[in-house]
Amino acid sequence: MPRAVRDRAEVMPLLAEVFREHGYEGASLALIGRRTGLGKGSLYHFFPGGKAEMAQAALAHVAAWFETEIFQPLETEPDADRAIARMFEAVIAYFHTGRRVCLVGAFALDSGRDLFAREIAGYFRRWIRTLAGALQRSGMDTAEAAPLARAVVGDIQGAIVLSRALDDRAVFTAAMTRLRLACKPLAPA
Amino acid sequence: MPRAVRDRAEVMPLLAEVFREHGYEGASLALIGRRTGLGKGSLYHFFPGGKAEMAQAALAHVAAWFETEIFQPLETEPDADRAIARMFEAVIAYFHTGRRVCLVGAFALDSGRDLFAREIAGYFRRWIRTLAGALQRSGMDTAEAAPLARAVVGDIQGAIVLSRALDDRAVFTAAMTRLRLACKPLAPA
DNA sequence: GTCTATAGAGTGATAGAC
DNA sequence: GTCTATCACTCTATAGAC
Repeated sequence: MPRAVRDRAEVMPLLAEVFREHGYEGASLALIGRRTGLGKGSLYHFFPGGKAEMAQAALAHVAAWFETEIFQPLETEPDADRAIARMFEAVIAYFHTGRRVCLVGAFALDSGRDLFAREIAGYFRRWIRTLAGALQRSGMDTAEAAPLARAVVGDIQGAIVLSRALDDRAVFTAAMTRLRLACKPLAPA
Repeated sequence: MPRAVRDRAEVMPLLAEVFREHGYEGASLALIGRRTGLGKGSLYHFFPGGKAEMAQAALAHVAAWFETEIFQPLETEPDADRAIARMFEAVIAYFHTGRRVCLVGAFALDSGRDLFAREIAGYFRRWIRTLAGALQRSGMDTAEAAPLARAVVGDIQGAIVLSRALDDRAVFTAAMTRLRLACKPLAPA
């Protein structure tokens, strides 16, 4: 007998977290079932494509969060400096000061890269493009904004790797402070 | 009949490569056996501790390479600027211009982190310490050298993630050029 | 009845350990 | 090669809402 009716959307954050913590190969269906509280029947009902579809959905869920919380604010917020400042706040909160891995970055290193190359590239490209746009609107040269955006997005990934490797949140916060400064070189009087 | 007698050292590069490409969970014994050309019997003869010992040995193999090719030159080369320049050359070559993943960084994100936390942290700490030392010897302030070294080592990891994610070697080379400049801010007249 | 969400026994294949 | 455990996955059987 079915206990509580749940829908796919409700399970997505839990699903994303399992893949984040264990990687694509490491996330077994048994583990996924345990963590989501769903039996195999429900899992395959929601994701007929099996594990690959679950990972795809997890990636899409993460991408959707960044789309509304990071990318669109970078594009639409009239005050570009403020938008960039908020991006850093959101990033620090989202990655739990470096303790939480970036699912997309982890998949980029993992064997998951081959399966989800398109989604992975799209996520980073969109981040770089929207950040570069905001940097330009804040007064930076076009020729300068794009490389800086690429550097910042890459360096955030590096900060996650290093702060996890050293098990030291200060490594992450120090990196964010540095990158924040790099994004407004003209600001201080 | 045993064909060619091999020793453990001979298979280490192959072993490291398998873990690099597939992660800890993704590297199955069947795959390891295929890639190393070793049967399960030989594998367990060389690594009685099983897969965990194989991964440990792969990590140690990588660490040993960096020790002689990167860390010790950073410490002993009289010309510190030259040592740093050589570090970047070696890094670019080792990571195949960003196409090859850093085994230690990948394990830091992976579930392998829990098993090999000590080795992972040691590798990065040593890299940061030796680079900071070289930066100081090249004339940089003590207070400046350590944070810069941490940033550079982290950013290299980020460059690997991003260049793999975008499947674009130029992302890696651009990052290396930027970091190289950051390491000699006083140089040009 | 149909549709959706559930549980879980059971499939063959393959995992890692020895 | 042999072992057991576990893998991803299939399938049947449920329950309730409409």
